[in-house]
Amino acid sequence: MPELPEVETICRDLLRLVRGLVFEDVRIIDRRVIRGGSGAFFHRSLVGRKIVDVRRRGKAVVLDLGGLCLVVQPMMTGQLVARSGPAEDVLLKETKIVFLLSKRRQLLYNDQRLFGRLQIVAREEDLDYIRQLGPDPLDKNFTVEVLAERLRQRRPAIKTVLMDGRCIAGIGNIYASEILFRCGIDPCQSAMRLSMPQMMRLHKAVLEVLCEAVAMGGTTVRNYRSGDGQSGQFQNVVRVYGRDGQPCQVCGREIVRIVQSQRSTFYCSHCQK
DNA sequence: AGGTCGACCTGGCAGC
DNA sequence: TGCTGCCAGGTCGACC
Repeated sequence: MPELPEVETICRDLLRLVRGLVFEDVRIIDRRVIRGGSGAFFHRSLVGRKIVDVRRRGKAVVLDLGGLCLVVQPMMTGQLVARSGPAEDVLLKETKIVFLLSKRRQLLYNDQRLFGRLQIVAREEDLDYIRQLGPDPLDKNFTVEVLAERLRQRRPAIKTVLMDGRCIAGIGNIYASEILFRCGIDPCQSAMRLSMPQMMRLHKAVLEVLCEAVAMGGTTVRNYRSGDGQSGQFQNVVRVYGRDGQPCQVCGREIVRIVQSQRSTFYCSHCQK
């Protein structure tokens, strides 16, 4: 599910909706989404704690509780949705955890496929996933030189490398295809063989695509919801993702789907070389 | 060490 | 209608 723009949208919503609130109770409906400790430990760690900050690390949401962090990785189908009103109204089949907050608010963790994970850690860097993350594309230090340095040693296809969070944080399957279409680069080209002009176009496309997607509240393919329960809008402007068989908006030739590293890639073989 | 592949899960949809 | 197989936004551990 959520890639960088979706998780960024969730974090901005949660910052607005739940910062400063206190966990009053936690109802664990399916404990399989909890990692790194028992349900009792999870419950005990949270109750009484205040949410002092919400931030994104790669594709993870970090709820900073002051000396403790609740790290949520929604993976493919996880949702973190804040709401207010009676808690009994809202239980969906996919609701796995209900966080009861002060001021009669709740935070729901919904997850159809149970791929997502929630973990309590002292510091977010305690998680391997976060410690190993590459530079974040929305960080001001993410320059074309940084990108070139990250890609220079990587032999696999650029599409595969873009999706590796240890190389660059936050880019997943939808945006990898969209970014490569935007800068006209063949997804099968080896990352280490990109020319400097290609590298500059790629850097520009990464920023453009991700910023546009954030501005549109992310992409909803089927499950994604923002922190206030809304769908994203970027799916209405994708140019290649999921459009195999349709004409390329630039040259009119057919968009094709191929499989790289067991994931679908969509591209225009005429525009991307 | 870097790279590839299945496993983790549920549900929607196309095709028969 | 109902079955089967394929597909889905991510990550990780086991292997080569």
